[in-house]
Amino acid sequence: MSGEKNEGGDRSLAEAVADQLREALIAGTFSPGQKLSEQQVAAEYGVSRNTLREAFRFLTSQRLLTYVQNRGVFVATPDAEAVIDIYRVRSVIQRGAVQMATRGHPAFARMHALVLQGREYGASEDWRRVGTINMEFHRAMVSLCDSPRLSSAFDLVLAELRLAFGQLDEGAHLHAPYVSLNENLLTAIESGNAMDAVAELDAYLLKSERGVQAALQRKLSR
Amino acid sequence: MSGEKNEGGDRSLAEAVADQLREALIAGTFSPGQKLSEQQVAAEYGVSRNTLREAFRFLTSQRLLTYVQNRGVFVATPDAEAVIDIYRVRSVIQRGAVQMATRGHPAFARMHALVLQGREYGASEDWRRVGTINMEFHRAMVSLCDSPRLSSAFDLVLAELRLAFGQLDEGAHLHAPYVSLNENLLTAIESGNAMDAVAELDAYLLKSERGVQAALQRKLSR
DNA sequence: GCATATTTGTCCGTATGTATA
DNA sequence: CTATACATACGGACAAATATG
Repeated sequence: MSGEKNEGGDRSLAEAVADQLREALIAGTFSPGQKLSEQQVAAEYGVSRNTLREAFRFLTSQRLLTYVQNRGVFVATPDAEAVIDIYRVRSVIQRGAVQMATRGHPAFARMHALVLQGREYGASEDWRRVGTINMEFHRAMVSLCDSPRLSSAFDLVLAELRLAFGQLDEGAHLHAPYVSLNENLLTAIESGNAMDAVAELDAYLLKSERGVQAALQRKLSR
Repeated sequence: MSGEKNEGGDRSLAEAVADQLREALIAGTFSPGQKLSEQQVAAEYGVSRNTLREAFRFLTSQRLLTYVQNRGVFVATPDAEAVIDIYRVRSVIQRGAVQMATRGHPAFARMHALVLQGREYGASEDWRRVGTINMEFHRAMVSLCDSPRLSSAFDLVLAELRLAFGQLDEGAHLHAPYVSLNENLLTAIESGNAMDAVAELDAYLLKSERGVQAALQRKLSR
């Protein structure tokens, strides 16, 4: 008995559709730059164009879709410049997180659990889940700030980054080598030595960004 | 021929309405927590309910309006907790900005010009303009990062803060004492000594936040 | 607690302008 | 250049939820 409409629960239909569309976008269901026809997508999700347009507005403000006047919406295609900018934001926000970290914060427990899970999934070579765990680890790190606004800003760039991953063929196993880096990062933060933690963070981000940029180049030159 | 509709230019009508509404919200036209009726506001702006709802979605995602299921939208009322969070975000982002600042960046010229303008308006006791200049100064500071995403994240919390200002009776002259602080901050950043600059930034933010919180308390206890 | 009026949530039909084949 | 397709925006309609007396 799969509910066809409003499976989201008590959210508005527009938000539910936006959530479903976001998942589809991140999963790489659509090709980058693809045009999303209002009529077609509305029919596909069984909602009216008005409702769909509300959902489109939502996703556009999150940079997952791009609006072109009188032409409609298109799947965003993060390019090299976008990736640079995303990692610039990550650097600023996550540096703030490691410096603001307080001993005994509940987020540490979650980060430890995620490191363990990441190792497990890594052992079974389930790279998709490893990627998800990796994202969650860094979200937990930002939650050290106890700042809803900082967390949602971080979620924004992370969603955009996941969109980029979804558009890369082998996006999932890009996360593979970073499981142990996260572990080092976690111990550095918990040690309380801010300098070490920032250095470890910079190393992670630099390596991660290089991996993404390289994959992006491989895709473009093909 | 003066275009009667879409005076905003080439943006969509929903975005134009959202911009107008944002200005009205920031100017304190509505009372905090006030309910915005779809019918009423749509009639007031001469747009259909569907178009207005798109604009509402936009402003809701910017935290200027609050959505309540089946009850409609209300003017957001930033409370003490929100102000704390906003300044936490400012601290993280602006620390990033002063540390990322590179010598000779064009933003410095703009910041100098804004300091001068601020002094002028301060001399003529035009506190409203002083407030605007102050905001622009800090936006220019963040633009030192050359990061569109960081700038738009900053714009978001700044808009929310301006909404809070608009809801305070004497919001405008809250900015008065900070003209000279901005000047000190600017010279500290340009000196290249990151430690000094961060210290100066912290001093500014602490003082500014205290001013806002105090005004907020005065308003609540009245 | 109930009946009624209001408002939101959603959809449809349609007219107009814009871009593209 | 014309024609087609589509986005834009409007107004009306109705069910469901909420507020009001």
